[in-house]
Amino acid sequence: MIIEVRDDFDLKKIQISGQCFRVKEAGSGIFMFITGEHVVFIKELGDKKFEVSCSEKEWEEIWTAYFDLDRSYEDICRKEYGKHDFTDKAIDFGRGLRILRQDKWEMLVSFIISQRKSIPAISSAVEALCRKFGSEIDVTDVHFEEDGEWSTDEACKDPIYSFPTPEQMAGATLDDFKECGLGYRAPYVYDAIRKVLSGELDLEEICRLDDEALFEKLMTVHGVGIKVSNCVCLFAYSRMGRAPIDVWIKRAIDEEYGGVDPFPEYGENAGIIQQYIFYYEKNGAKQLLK
DNA sequence: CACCAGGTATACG
DNA sequence: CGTATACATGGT
Repeated sequence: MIIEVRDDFDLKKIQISGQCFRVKEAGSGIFMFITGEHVVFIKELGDKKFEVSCSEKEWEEIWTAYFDLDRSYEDICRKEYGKHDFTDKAIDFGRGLRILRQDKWEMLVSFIISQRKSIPAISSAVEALCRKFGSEIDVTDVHFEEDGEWSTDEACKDPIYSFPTPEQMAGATLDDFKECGLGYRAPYVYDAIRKVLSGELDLEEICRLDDEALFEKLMTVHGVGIKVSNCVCLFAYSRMGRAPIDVWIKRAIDEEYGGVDPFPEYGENAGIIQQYIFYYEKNGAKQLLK
């Protein structure tokens, strides 16, 4: 199916934005996304047009929300433009980024794992969990309309696994988690599993909490601190006012904003602005000098 | 082969 | 309450 996306939408930038750890480029300009038991391949056709491998129904029910397509990032950038020179540069550089609305459990576990790990290391740990505990996703129905020069078969030669549910991870041993490279974070993940399975933490129910209460509730999990909780708020619960501050953002604040946290000024869009700044710090001009 | 990675819990003062 | 420190592994 061919779709048109009027708003900013750059799949490559989203892939390397550090908010998602399982997105793959399957051939040039073709990206694979996974959420729950769903997989989609998206081919960039240019001129704001994309070919997607799913049905119109699935696109509307699953992927529109996933890609946050009902929000205008163009409008938000225009609104926030002009407050800080460095932010403006970051917006220019990162145009096309979006904040994905990803699976809550997957984000919680992924960002628990993320602490003191490089992004490639996070990706391989998450992938290892999926291989070991996830279920294989049936991709026989996944295809593009014209099966011409490129077929999804070649990207699907390796089986694709869903991110494991708490139930699927419940039986894991410490050795299992070690094999997945979780290291000292394994007990943290156990605590998250225990709290969710016992009902002490209901990841769907807490949607109704306001930002601050949600943030606090997520921090009751062992291994979830301020930064990880904010990442889950932003990347799973679409709380765009939350701006996670990690080493990259801290460096930007120190070097580019005179040590003054600029995010309060961006209010309900702070998290979105944070994403442009993170992306610019990590992939922008500074990095090219190295 | 060192070095560091989208931090946090814990132990101090 | 604010600050120093240990922490398991993998990627570069």
